[in-house]
Parts: sequence; structure tokens; C-alpha cells
Amino acid sequence: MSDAEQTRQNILTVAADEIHQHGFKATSLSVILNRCEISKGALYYHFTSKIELGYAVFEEVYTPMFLNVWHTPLTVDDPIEGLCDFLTAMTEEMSCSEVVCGCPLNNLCEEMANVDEGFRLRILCMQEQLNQLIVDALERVSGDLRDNLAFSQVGYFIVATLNGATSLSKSSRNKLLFQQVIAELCLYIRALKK
Amino acid sequence: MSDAEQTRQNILTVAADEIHQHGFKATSLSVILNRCEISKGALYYHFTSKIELGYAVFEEVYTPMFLNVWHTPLTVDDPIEGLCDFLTAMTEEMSCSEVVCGCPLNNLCEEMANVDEGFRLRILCMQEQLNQLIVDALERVSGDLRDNLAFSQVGYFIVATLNGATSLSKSSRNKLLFQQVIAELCLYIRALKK
DNA sequence: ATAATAACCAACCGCTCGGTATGTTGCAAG
DNA sequence: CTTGCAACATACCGAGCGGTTGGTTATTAT
Repeated sequence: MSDAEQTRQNILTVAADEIHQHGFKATSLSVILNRCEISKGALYYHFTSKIELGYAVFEEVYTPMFLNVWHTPLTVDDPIEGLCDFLTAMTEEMSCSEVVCGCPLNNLCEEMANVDEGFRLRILCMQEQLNQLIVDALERVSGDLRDNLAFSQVGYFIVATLNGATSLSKSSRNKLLFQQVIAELCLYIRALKK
Repeated sequence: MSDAEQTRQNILTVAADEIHQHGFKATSLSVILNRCEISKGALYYHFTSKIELGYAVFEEVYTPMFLNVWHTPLTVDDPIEGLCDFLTAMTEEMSCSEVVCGCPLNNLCEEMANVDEGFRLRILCMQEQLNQLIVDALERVSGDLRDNLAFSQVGYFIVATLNGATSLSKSSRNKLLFQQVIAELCLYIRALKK
């Protein structure tokens, strides 16, 4: 990787972390510059504006991360158990910072979806991809599932509940409420089976 | 009501609307002053700081509003149906601004819970009160419900899913995803019955 | 009549923000 | 040897922010 590309990647990584911790608007470019030990000129050489940097973080850091994380548990033999194991593992492995900072995608959705169309469309696209992953997995084992299930609806329900659960962990500052909601979610997911 | 109290209430009402629309941090005091047609001195006579104004909005506007809204459907004869009717009516009556702006409590939780302890504790208290309302209602009709239900867990699950659903409506800018998640949530809630 | 207080107003302050304009350096092509 | 561009660095700008300061007015108590 060239020096320039290295610089760019470094900016993206640091910016992704800052946005995750403080949200997009509260993220200060000067903090990113300090952490990267570069000047403002360098940043504006690679990105035309703060919001374009935000878009790049979304597309080049968050999106691949999410698709990768969700792909694994949904492509195992039994995606119902895969999903439950995945969610349960999440409650256990969740770091303190993740309890406090929440999910990057959900955070950006809450903060930016209603003020910036660029973010909104990217978030929507990501949510649809995530939902499609779940729908595909459910359809693959539809023979084992209850009849009359609306797969897309189920998918969005799961994602919505997970987001709501991270929200609860933010205010309680511990995993307990999160774990309870996930436990109930797993009961719901397992009840999808015949 | 005295003139001073009238002024104070006016500030609270306008601030509640601004915070709902733009979040706490992005809410500008000068906008509130313009809308109220008062000076900055007037605002700082009634409130010692921006964050104290935020706390007052939470306690004197959002909290009573929430407790009132949730109390009705949970104290009818059949709280299961009351809840489902309440949620379904919400999807229908939801105004355009509510689709875009989301739930004030959830918004503040996402934005402020991890940066300000004062907000965090107030939000947590509110969520616990909300959960208690649900738990009380479920316990009241526990004879009609499945055995081995963890009422508190169920309560937080419902609240979490509702919050996640409003989040989805923000990015999609329509009610469809919200309605789907609520429909699935009602299926879950009705399945609590024996 | 006067003193005090409640309820405001107008002007200003320091600070941080995103963004820009200009200057510098190293390397590579001709 | 020098020209040119990529890849930065430095210094500065205007705007908006929350908050403070020093009045002003009207009402009330003495």
C-alpha cells in the first residue's frame, strides 16, 4: 500500500472510531487530525468535506464489517440456531465500550437519517441488505418453519429488536437489560420453527 | 398562571419541540429565543443552563406525556388487546413528523445517555417506570397468560422493539417498515396468551 | 416616597467548528 | 538540471455556539 493510501486508510479507521464514540456531528476533525498526526491539508486532500468522509467511513468501514459479521451465522446449516448463538455470543463478548457506544449503524440512523439524505439512503440500503441476508436464510430452511410467516417482516422485526436492545444498554450502562431482550428475542426466533 | 410562569411554560413547550426535532445538542438556544420572542436574559432567568433546561423538558414535558400515553391502554380489562390496539393505532395515526423525528425518549437515549449522567439517569428511570406499567398489566392478567413468562423481560422486549421500529421508519421515511415490525410485535404479544 | 425585588433586554465574550488559501517538500519524468 | 505534480503543512476565516455582564422596567413592601 502506498503512503498516500496508508494515510487515507488511517484517517478512515480513526474517523470510524470517533464517529462510533461520539456520533457524526460531535466528531471533531481536529481530534481526527491529532490522532492521525496529520494536518488539515492532508485530510482535505483525501476527502472533499466532513460529510464525504462520513460517507466513506460508512461504505468502506461499517458496511463491509456488518455484512461480514452477519454473513457467518446466517449461512450455517441451521440459521435459526446460528442466529441465536450469534446473538447470545454478542451479549457475552460485548465490550464495555460497545455497551456505551451502541451499534454504529443504528447510531447513524438515529442521528443522521432525518437530517442528511446521503446518510439516509446509505443506511436504508444497508438495512435492506441485512434484511435480505436474514430472509435468504429463513427461506432456505422454510420447510422447518411455521407456515404463514412473513419472512421480510420477521427479518425487520429481529433487526429492530436488536437495535432497541442496544439502546437500552446505553441508558442502563450494563449488559443486563440487553441480555434479557436478547434472551426473549431468541425465544421468539426459536418459536419460528414448527 | 402568572406571566413569569407563562413564559417558563412557553420556553419548555418550544424547547421540547426543538429537542424532539433536532436533538438536544443540535438545538440552538437562539432558535428557542426567536420562537418565544424573548431575550437570552429571560431564558437564563428561568433556567441556569442549557442542560438544566433539557432536564426540565424531560421531567415536565416528556415524562408526564409518556406515562399518560401508556397508562390508558394498559389499564383496560384486557391489556394484551389494549396494547395491540394501542400499537396498531400508533402506526395509523403517526404523523409525518413523528415518522421522521422518532420517539423523544428514544432519541435522547441514543444521543445523550452515554455523554451526560443526568440525562442517562432520568432516561433509565423513565424506562423502568414504563416497564413497570407493562409488568403490572401482565401480572394482573397472568392467569390468562402462558406459564414461565418473565414479565420484566417481556416488558423490555416490547419497549426495545418499539424503539427499533421507530428507528427503521426514520431511514425509510415511511410507515411501512414500522407497520410491519408492529404487526409482528402484535403477533408476539398475542402469543403471550395461553 | 423610596427601596427592593422579580422579570426581563441588549450587547458582548471566548471558543470551537468546518472550510479555504497559500506555501512547502519529495520524487519522478523529460 | 528542471519542470511538474502528488502529498502534504500552516495559517487564517467567518459563523454559530453557550454563557455572562450590566442595565432597565414594573410591581410590591415598607
